[in-house]
Amino acid sequence: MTNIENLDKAFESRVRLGIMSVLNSAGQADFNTLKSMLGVSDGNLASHIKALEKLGYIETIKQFIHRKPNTSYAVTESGRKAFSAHIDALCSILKIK
Amino acid sequence: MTNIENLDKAFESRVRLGIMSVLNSAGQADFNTLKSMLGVSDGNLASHIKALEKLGYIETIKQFIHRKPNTSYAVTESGRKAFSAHIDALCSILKIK
DNA sequence: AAAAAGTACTTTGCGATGCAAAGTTAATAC
DNA sequence: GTATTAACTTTGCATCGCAAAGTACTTTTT
Repeated sequence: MTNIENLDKAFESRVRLGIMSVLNSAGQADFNTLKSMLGVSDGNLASHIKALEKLGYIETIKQFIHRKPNTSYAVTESGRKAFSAHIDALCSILKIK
Repeated sequence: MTNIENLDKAFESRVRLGIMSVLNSAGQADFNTLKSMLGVSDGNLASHIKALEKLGYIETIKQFIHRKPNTSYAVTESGRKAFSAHIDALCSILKIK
């Protein structure tokens, strides 16, 4: 089947797909790690993070490490499900796996 | 690796991804088949086709069938390569296959 | 012959998106 | 108190996606 409707609009952006992929496999990652892994500007990253957070797909973990502020992000349960469903849809469309 | 740069911008749109997927597995498909398989309006489909054609990823085959005009599309060699590279990039990012 | 319908577009208009660049806030270091 | 770092937010602009309407050509119907 070619059901492109099952693709999640939230993951059509390469940056948001990348964020989810990193967080999903690493468990969590902080702002600067994401920034350098994805090669995007801080403003751009922040806006994509905000979009994913607004959808409830990721959550923010703020803390201080060595007296410096550190913001980490992790995928929520709902985010994990949505991401997994998106990958399933992709695989079905692209006939992989 | 999380190299989102290897993703092809042309295939970030669900419609263009769908077009490529259908053409890639069916060999070729005509306008109305694509339209109904993807569930998009004719204007929308035409514009996405135009974009893929402009990139040299698909080619147009115009003919008459039962005295009716029929336009079919097929993936070009360069389109096949680009699509395959995009899928590889996706698989690498999503860690599938 | 005129009207209607089908195919494949193109054009228009508009709201949403993506991104760079600049500005902001708050804590820390010197 | 000045500078630096972290993490954003805001601004501005160019691009995108899409619906809706318009177009051109042909065939079918009346």
